[in-house]
Amino acid sequence: MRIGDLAAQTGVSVRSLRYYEEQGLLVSTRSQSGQRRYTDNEIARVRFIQRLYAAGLSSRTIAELLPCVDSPTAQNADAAWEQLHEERDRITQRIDELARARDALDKLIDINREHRARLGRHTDIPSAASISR
Amino acid sequence: MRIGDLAAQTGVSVRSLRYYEEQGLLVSTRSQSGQRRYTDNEIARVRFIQRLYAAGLSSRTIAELLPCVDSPTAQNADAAWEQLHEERDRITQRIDELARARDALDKLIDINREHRARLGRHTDIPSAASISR
DNA sequence: CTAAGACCTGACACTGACGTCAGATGCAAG
DNA sequence: CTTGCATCTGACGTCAGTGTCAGGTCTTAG
Repeated sequence: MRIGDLAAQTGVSVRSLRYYEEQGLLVSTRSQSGQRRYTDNEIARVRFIQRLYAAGLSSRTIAELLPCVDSPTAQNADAAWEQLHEERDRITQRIDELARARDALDKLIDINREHRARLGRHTDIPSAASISR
Repeated sequence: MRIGDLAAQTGVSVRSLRYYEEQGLLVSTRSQSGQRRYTDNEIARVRFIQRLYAAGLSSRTIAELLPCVDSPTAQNADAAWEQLHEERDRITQRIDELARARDALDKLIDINREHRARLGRHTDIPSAASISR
């Protein structure tokens, strides 16, 4: 599998894939001419990396975590343990933060709805309270 | 109130306050010498801005939303209505994304715990399942 | 064989919310 | 008055992930 194929499969740009390799998140074998070759395993790996990126982990953090996934040993298992929990807590904290921000936005929406009502607007969009959490 | 006081009250750097003004998020009266003066109202305003930043809104988006908060009129109420909902949906989407990422991390934590168990580690940190969502 | 397109490395550009520095001015205390 | 800290403007630096370009090589279809 060549880099363009992997990019197509994962929806990640070729540039990003090369960047991931540069950061030590991804490995590739090379053909004689130096072109990167990947196996199907890398598809899941790239998706996994993307998921961690989406969680706000930096490439450095991901790079520290991945060895534990790849070949868990006593050392990196211990080292990863704390970090995994740290990152998990960070995500939970971030979710709470976003929920609070959403509440603030809901207040704005309420205020706005009242204004619109006073101005004779018809609310044809579901009310804030009815939107799924 | 001078800019340093506002910074102290809100925990936001002086630099950021000037940046907010530059972006049209914050206004200040000026003394004859040109120094910024704020009222107590700005404290809440800055905290509110921070909250929207925390929600991932850009300064441009915030700048578009704030007029509706300050002096709601028919025009900006209508304009803000859709955007408010868009941003709310974005936040909800982001929260879901983070929750999925956290699930992925939980899987890693489980794998890690098993390895540690096999290696005779004692799990003295609450298990992933017991951590509050 | 040849042309087109994929790939290579290396480098610079960009975004956004700031940090930081320089050089000048303001202001309050001793 | 002076000393020292706060403030001013303007400009450049940062970070991280990615876009993009240049100039060259590889591969594959016709």
